[in-house]
Amino acid sequence: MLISMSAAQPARRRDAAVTREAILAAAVIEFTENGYAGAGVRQITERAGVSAMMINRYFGSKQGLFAEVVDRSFGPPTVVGAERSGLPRAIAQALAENTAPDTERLDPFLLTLRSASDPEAADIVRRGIETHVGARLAGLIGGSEAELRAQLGLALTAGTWLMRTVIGTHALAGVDNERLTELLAAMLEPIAQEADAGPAPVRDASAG
Amino acid sequence: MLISMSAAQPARRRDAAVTREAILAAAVIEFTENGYAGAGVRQITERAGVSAMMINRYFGSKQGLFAEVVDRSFGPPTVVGAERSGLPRAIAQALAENTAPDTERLDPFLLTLRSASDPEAADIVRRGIETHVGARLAGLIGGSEAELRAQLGLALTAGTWLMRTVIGTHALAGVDNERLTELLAAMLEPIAQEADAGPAPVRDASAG
DNA sequence: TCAATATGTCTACGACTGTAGATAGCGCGT
DNA sequence: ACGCGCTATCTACAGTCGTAGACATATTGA
Repeated sequence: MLISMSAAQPARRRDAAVTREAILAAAVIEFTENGYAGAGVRQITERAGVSAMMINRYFGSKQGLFAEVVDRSFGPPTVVGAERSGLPRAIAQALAENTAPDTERLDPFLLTLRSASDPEAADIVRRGIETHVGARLAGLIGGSEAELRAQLGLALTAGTWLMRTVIGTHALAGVDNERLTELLAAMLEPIAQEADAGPAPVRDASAG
Repeated sequence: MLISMSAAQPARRRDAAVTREAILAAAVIEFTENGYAGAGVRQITERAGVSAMMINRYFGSKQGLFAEVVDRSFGPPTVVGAERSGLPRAIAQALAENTAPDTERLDPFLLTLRSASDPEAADIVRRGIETHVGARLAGLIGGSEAELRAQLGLALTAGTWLMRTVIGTHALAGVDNERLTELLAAMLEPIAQEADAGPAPVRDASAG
């Protein structure tokens, strides 16, 4: 009790880097759960334990903050590397597990779904998808039309997230995970294979 | 010029049914293009050519209006009937055509995508999907797990709408429609077929 | 130790939201 | 033809939004 004021807030030490990080972390949560328009600056900063104006100080505006959130959210690989042949099943399994009920994860697809409709956020989201997830998955798939086929996979992924988690239809919410994995894998199979008879150049597919 | 006042507004005749219909039609457009939260009551009623309070008069509230819009939007069949065997290709083709760039149609999937994230609209959207599209497609597909497989088809459909129209990624926006149809049909094929060896009861699949 | 500066808060503004209540005026049955 | 009632508008309210500017305080270099 000599130095610290025990009650109320912990009275966090003034540190720009720490505060910036706290806001960013809070924003990932709020934007993912409520979407770009649904998450207010006061809501975000309250979670971070700072004042609302800190967003404008550190990120210029709400849009600036959102852009950094998208970059961070899409940064780490969503589906870790897998063998080229077993890729559909690996993706399907991860998808089924992550979208299971009561598994509210901070998935970038949730961020995408809940923010894409907002015109202020649409461009930012598109750039994030194309440069991060799309390119990575295209590298994993490889072959001709890799990007197109990758984005069809993303379409199924996003749609599954939408139906199962955001909307929450009964049939998809109550299905057995293994059965769902089978069906999803079957749907992903056609786009994982080279369509034309052209030779598939084996890329190393480092990260995923 | 004897009766009608030619200038300014057409000075619509006072008719409750006509006004209600005008609001409903305008709301379908606005909600589909901007989502539930993005479409304001003043915006909707301005398009309908009436005052903002008319929404509360005829629909109780913005939510009430949205519920009717969902019902109407999901009412007519999205994909007209097709032979059971050619169903994947029919769906794929319709999907590819409807999501083509510069084809801003008033599709219920757009309404869904842009409104599902809003907590006030989520329940209404879910009920609309389950009772209308889901049930209809499940009837078309038939067999065991019809509802589950139908909703996986809806997931791919919604995801394609999202990626191609709402987000607008380059790879999906610039692809040839026939090629896209092929890929989508291939992805839909697995869920159109009966998985188990169980006999598929042939339902008449009247509407679709 | 003291002051310059980085850091954070407070207040407030203008624009917007959905909606309640009171008021005006056209249409139809009589 | 007239007045009642339905139809539509106007004004206003309480709330939220993002953010600008002025102010307070902790931190750190000299």
